[in-house]
Amino acid sequence: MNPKYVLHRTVYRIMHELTLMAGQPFSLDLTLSCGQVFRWEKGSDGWWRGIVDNNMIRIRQDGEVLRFEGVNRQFIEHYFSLDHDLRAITASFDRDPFIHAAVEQCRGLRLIRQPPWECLISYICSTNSNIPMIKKRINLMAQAFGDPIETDGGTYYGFPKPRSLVGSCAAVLSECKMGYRGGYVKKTACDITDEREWARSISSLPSEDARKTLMELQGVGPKAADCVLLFAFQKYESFPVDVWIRRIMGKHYLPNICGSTSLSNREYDAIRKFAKDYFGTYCGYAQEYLFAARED
DNA sequence: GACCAGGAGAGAG
DNA sequence: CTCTCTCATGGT
Repeated sequence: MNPKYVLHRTVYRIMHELTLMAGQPFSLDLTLSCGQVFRWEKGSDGWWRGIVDNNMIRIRQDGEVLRFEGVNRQFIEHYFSLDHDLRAITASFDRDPFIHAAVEQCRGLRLIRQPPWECLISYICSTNSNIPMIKKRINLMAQAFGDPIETDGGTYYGFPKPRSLVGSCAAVLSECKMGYRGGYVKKTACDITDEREWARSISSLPSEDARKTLMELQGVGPKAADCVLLFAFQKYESFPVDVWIRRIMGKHYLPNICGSTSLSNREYDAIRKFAKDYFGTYCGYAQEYLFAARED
């Protein structure tokens, strides 16, 4: 065998180690399994494997120590929001027994800083679906349109760039089990040819303006826009309302507002307004604790 | 088959 | 502006 070929194919990966700061809780399991990201899986060996943009990352937690490869230390600290004072954040909305129980149950859950383009398309793919289906869809789309990433553990696929999705035909997208969302993805890819410039323009806007601008994209309604603002643009006052959050809010906070029919825009706004007033500027964090602690 | 899932667009009123 | 109907897909 040609040694040069082997060298080219074998990606040199450095194992990094990071010790968490005392008093700043972090749970890798809760953070990756709570449903905010869709491209991570935990192996039976205790290692999480995930693809973020065009990076294949392996990471595990042993107590206060994180071991990882595929990206550097700064990436991990930023991606998992290890710079957040989590105790101060949860304390800011820990104001009744119900949310307190969710905070206790999900101690160490942190919001991830997702790449904006990837987050946007992921949540366009998420509408009216359950989490396993969303994961399947996104992985099929990455296999069909993403850049291959060669590792010693096999071939993975990066998240598709806008250009790759623009050239896609409807038949291929339908093979990705996209359903009616395929057209939304393609249209959005056509509108956002430069993902970095698009992200810059959104992040330069005040939250409500950014929200309205996001909702001009095909397939992006109030829920998807709020998820993108919260997960990709660090707008922690966003409060995405899905069927689960609506149920929880109806049962524990707004019994006279939350109905049982389909969620109207008016009710959506009433819920998120209450949440912002009640939980405060970090209500998006509160939302994630409520969602993670939900009982199916 | 009905019903549901991290909903949103189109059309009617 | 607000309500209702419809939209693929897979799992229960």
